[in-house]
Amino acid sequence: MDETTSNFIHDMINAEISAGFSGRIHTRFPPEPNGYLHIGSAKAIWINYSTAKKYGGLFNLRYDDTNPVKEDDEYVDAIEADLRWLGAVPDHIFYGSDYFDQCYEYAVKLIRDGKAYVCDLSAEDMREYRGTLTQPGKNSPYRERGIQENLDLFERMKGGEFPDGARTLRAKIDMSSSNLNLRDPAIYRILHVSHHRQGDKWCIYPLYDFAHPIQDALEGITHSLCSIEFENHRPLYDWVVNQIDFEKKPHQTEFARLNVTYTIMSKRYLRYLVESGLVDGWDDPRMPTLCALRRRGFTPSSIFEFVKKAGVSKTYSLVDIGLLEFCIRDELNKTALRRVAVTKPLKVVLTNYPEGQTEYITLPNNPEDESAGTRQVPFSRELFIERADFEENPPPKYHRLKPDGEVRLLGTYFIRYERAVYDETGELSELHCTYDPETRAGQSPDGRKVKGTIHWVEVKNAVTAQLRLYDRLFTLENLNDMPEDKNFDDYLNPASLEVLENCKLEPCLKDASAGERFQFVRTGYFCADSRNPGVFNRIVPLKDGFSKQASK
RNA sequence: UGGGGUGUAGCCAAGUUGGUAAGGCACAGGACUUUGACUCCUGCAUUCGCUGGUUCGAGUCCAGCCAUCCCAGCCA
Repeated sequence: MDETTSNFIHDMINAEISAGFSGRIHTRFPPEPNGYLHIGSAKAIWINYSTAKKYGGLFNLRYDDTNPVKEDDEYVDAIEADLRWLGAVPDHIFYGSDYFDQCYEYAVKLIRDGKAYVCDLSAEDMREYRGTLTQPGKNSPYRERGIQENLDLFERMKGGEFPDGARTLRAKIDMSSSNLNLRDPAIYRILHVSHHRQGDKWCIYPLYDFAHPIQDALEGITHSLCSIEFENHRPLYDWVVNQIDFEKKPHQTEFARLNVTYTIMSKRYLRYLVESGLVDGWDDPRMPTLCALRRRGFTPSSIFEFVKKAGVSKTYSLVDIGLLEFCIRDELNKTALRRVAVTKPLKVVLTNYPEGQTEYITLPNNPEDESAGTRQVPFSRELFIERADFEENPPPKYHRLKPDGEVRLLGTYFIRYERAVYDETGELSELHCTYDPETRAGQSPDGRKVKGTIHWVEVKNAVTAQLRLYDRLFTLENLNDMPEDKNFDDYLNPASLEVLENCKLEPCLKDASAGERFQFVRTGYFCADSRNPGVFNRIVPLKDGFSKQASK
């Protein structure tokens, strides 16, 4: 992975270094284990990981698991697996919940310092006391409770004496602040719920705004890089860091999150897709999750390349999914082995080719890369070609097979149209052609040229497989455009998956192992599915030059 | 309507102390081609949300305005 790129965060760090900062840069990726990582997560991972590496620093994975009602071990395992797959291997793995003891101690310190108090207001009352965007809040009647009473109450909260929601611990800041996050935010709440790691040890849990800066400070994080919706929380982050007075104070910097056209990025909706059965699971290749992209055949490097090219800034942006497609094509064009797959077969009989004879044609595995070598593919009297490569009434500039036309079979002979054969229903059933034995090398000794080259698979040895053509998972241009009262289902494109049965593949594909990627010549990039033998997922189609040329 | 962000081409995005608009994607021409792919050339903002101001000179400084995003969870 290359860490040579630069952005405003690096500029900031460079400035800090010239101003005298000499410590080790330390970043972290802090997902809440409440869902699977997606392409948007990859941006946060990339920024935190590459920044640490660029400066020779450290990168932590920290599960931000302070809310036991939403979190689960299933997600913990998946997150780590995805991170490792991406290659952003963390230097340390921590759990926010492992700091619950310290959080508690710091909360007690805050109480002793008169900076926090136990509040008996209900959730509804607290909301009312908070005021609105334009009106200041008013102080809680419990705000001036004595320190001893607060200490006693907080300990009894911890001891399980009170039911959920009965009391909270609040930071004593400023109920009239124009930043609502500073209007005496709750920092601890009562929750009699067992935690995925802590079990029933706790019945009070710290809230994000209190726990996060503590976690960062305890781990020695220097740069807490997060997405921009936390910008309003930074004053509170700093407040906590300063009140506790950590020796080394971490600093938060925000960047814009990644949005991609046609792509759902909300965990809430992704979970809905899984739970409603609209997709097969978190790794359904139509999903924008990392495990789905992996199953579909995307590479980690293409995903990071995409994130890099999309850039890092604070501007709201909606990046074209075409950029991701470009990144994976660009990489696979250099690395993927070329193979032949006929998606909609049409049988061709070479009437002048000896019956029972088979010869072997040598094809390059990758014309872009000689070191990829060659392979032998069988050739005989009956072949499959792409149905779309024959046109009885060809449009202008049609280069493929047409009545009385001649084309080259990829890597070998020229063949000439002789006649079309129809079945009893009038459907085209096969083509009879003749081949020119002099053109085995794909060139004619008499110098005659052929405009089209089409791909083919020999009938006898062809492997039958299923090709799955995934399209983008559609919503409107942006899910944010969806009105509140609209049904989410209406925004999904039901045609987002096309399954092609009975595709004919060249023989060596019989042994394709799960996860192997190929370029099916003139068709697209495909990946052997990790769950179903004989199924290939289309990662991305090749660019279509036909329509472009035809329209000229 | 309070506060905090952000506004440079269709989509992203560089633009250090003011000196005369990088790059990528997309798109459009052309060359090449035993994948109509790839590759290779070429083109693509007299203009930086708008309006004024300062200046010999402003995307960069100043003022005002407009647009848009975030915040009223005991979620993260």
